[in-house]
Amino acid sequence: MTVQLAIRTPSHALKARTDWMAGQDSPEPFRVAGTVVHVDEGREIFAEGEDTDCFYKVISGVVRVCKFLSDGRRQIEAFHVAGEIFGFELGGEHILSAEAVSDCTLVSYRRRNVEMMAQKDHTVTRHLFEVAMQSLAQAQGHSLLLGRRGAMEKVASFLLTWATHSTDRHIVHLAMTRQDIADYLGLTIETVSRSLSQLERDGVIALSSVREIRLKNVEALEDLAA
Amino acid sequence: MTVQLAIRTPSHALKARTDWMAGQDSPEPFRVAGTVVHVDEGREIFAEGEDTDCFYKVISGVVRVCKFLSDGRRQIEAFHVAGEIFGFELGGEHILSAEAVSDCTLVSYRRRNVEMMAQKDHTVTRHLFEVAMQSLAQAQGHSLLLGRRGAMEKVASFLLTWATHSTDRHIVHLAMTRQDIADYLGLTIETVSRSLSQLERDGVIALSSVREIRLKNVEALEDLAA
DNA sequence: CGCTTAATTGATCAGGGTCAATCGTGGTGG
DNA sequence: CCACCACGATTGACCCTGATCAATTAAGCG
Repeated sequence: MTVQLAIRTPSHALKARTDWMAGQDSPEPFRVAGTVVHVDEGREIFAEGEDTDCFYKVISGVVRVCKFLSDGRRQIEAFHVAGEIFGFELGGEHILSAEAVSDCTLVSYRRRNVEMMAQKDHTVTRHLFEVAMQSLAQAQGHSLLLGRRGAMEKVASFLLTWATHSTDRHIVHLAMTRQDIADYLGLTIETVSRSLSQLERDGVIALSSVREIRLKNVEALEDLAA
Repeated sequence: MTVQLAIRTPSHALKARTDWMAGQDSPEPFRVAGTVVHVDEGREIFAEGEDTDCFYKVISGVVRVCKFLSDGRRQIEAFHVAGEIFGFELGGEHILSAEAVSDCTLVSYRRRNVEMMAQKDHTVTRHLFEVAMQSLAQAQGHSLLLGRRGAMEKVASFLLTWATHSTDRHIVHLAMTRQDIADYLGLTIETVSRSLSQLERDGVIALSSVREIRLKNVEALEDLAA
């Protein structure tokens, strides 16, 4: 067994990374400990302060992981799609909470079981490491996005990121509301809306429906995302 | 051996976490592979795009890890102090660059060597995992900070975070320039300066010297940090 | 002591936040 | 089937925070 420090997958293509869990030299290590659960749209999966008994893998649907600030503001740390793992935290209790953006199917893993498995099978430890590194890359990418000044830059980046999750990379289906996007980008709902309208006026995108966006000029978007 | 998923150390107290590398059940696993290097203030440690041959541990001094955007803006992802590990990335080449904020003493580890050690000694894999989790917590904290709206909130949080690195938690010695702070918080140098001046006018802090700040009213700062 | 670079302060401007009204859309029940 | 309702999204008007531009001050350092 070799520790694979070199993982060349770009951070925005997490979905495609599911393979490492099913690959030849690394069979799905958590499956035996996992329980399939369904969560309805809008429902909470875990809350800030709860014990970190479990972590989860998304089978289908979209999950948001977020923090509620004292004054009511909400900050979304990440959206998670099929294949991604979330709720995997350092301390004994969750620092963040998680909710279903759409109806979701998840696998829930008992941390205790996985810890025990890690004792017997060190490839599990390695997988925990890889999951942590994936999350790290994602979190760093998010910081970079938030640090970016312009609202346009943020929105353009967001669309490009989500285009990679689509089958057709010119059609972006957004599972989340404008409010979710705003809270993810550190903007207001109005600014997100205005930015999208502006992009449509400029002929860069087309808002087929509220949740369905056609990317008409990906290059222009990439320029805007800087 | 047990995989320690439960690490209760708060993310802002990374410095104090050096112990896990020297503790009884986890002797310093990288030391044998490490080389001590000195880096002068302002010097580059590695650049974006370089091969990720090495990663580093800070012995003394402060390091900034950052990204340069196409238009010249700079975004600082993190500052690293004694005991912390950085330059530990997913891909084959660095996404971020690193520079010495002050004169630094570092230990450089060849990734190849550590990979080989991980084959023989699985506690190394575990340590890689723990380092990744620490970095993750730090990156998430940073996202939260950047997402927060007010300039004051950001500056207050920043000061409180750095107070934990001081021996006397009422005296904060800043190794970095205002520009560094600005690039870390996603603000301009002027806004950082004005925020500090405002805090001083309000009697919350005292600017003993440019780089030395006395926290006169920690509680007020905590309120501002929200 | 003057030179250079960082930091502070001031004046002005603009991007995005806030408040408020309107529009769409999907769901429900008559 | 359609009218109504509720909620999300869009759009507009205005304001405020923080960016920008510019000048001054302070702090190393040869």
